[in-house]
Amino acid sequence: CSAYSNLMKLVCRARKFEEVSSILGEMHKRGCNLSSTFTTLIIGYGKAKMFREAIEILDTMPSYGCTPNVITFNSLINLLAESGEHTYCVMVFQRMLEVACTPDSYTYTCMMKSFAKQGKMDEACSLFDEMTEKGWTPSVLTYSALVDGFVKVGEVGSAWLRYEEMKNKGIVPSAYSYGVLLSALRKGKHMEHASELFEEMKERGIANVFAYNVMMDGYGKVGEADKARKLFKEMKAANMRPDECSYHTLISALAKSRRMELAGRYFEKLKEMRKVPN
RNA sequence: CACCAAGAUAAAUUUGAGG
Repeated sequence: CSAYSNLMKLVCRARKFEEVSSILGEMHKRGCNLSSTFTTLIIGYGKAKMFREAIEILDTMPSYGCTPNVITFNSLINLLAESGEHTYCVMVFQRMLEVACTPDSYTYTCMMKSFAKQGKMDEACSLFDEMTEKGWTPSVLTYSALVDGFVKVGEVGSAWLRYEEMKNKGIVPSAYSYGVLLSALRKGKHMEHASELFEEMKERGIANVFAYNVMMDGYGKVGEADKARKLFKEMKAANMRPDECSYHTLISALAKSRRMELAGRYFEKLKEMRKVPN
C-alpha cells in the first residue's frame, strides 16, 4: 500500500492525472486505506490549479469507502485559501460543517487567511473569536494571518495590537515566524514597527540572514539605502554570512537611491564570490 | 543543483520587460 501511495505522489507531481483512477481502483481492490492517498490527490490537484477536481474528491471518497476527515478538509481549504479561491474556500468550509466535521485551529487559521486576502478583516476577526470561544488555542500562524491582513488594509495599529496580544498570551515567535511578521510589515512599508520586532529578535539572539534580508529590502524600498547597508555590515560583524539574496537586495536598494559607485562595488564582490548575479 | 526518505494538511526575503 505504501508503494501505491508513493506512486500516487509521483503521479501528482508529474501531473499524470489520467492514471489516477486505475491506481485508486487497484488500491481499493487490495484493501488499502485510501484516506491519506485522497489527501495527496487533493494537494496534487491544488498545485495543478485544478480546483474543481480537488473539490470533487470529496464526492469520490465515499465510493471507495472513505469519509473526508479534518485533514482532508484542511488540506483542501488551505490550498483554496492560498490560491485566492475565496468563494470555493467558503463553500468547502460550509460543507465541512454540514457533514459535522469539526474545524480545528488549522481550519480556522486557513479561513482567516482567506478572508484576510480579500481584505475582509471583520470576518477574519469573527472567525478568530469563534475559534477561541470553541476552546482552540490560536497559534503564531493564526496571529500572523491577522497581522498580515491588517497591514494589507492599511490598519497597522490593529496589526500591532494583535502582535502585542499574542505576546501577552505567551506565544513566542520562532525565527521563522519573525520572518513572516517582518515581511508583512515590510510590505506595508512600516519599517518603524518592523525594526522594533527586529530588535526583539536580536535581543533573543535569533536574528538570521533571512530576517536581515527582509529588513534590507524594506529599507531599500522606502529609499533608505544607508540603513540597508548598515544592516549588511552589522550582519557580517555578527558572523553571519550574507547570501546571494542579501547582495541582490542591497545592490537593488543602493541602485534605487542612485548610489551607483557603491552598488557597483557590491556587484563586483558578488561576482568574486562566483555567484551568478540575477 | 537534482532525485529519494523520514512524515496524508500550514506561513517568510532579492531582479522586472510587458499589461
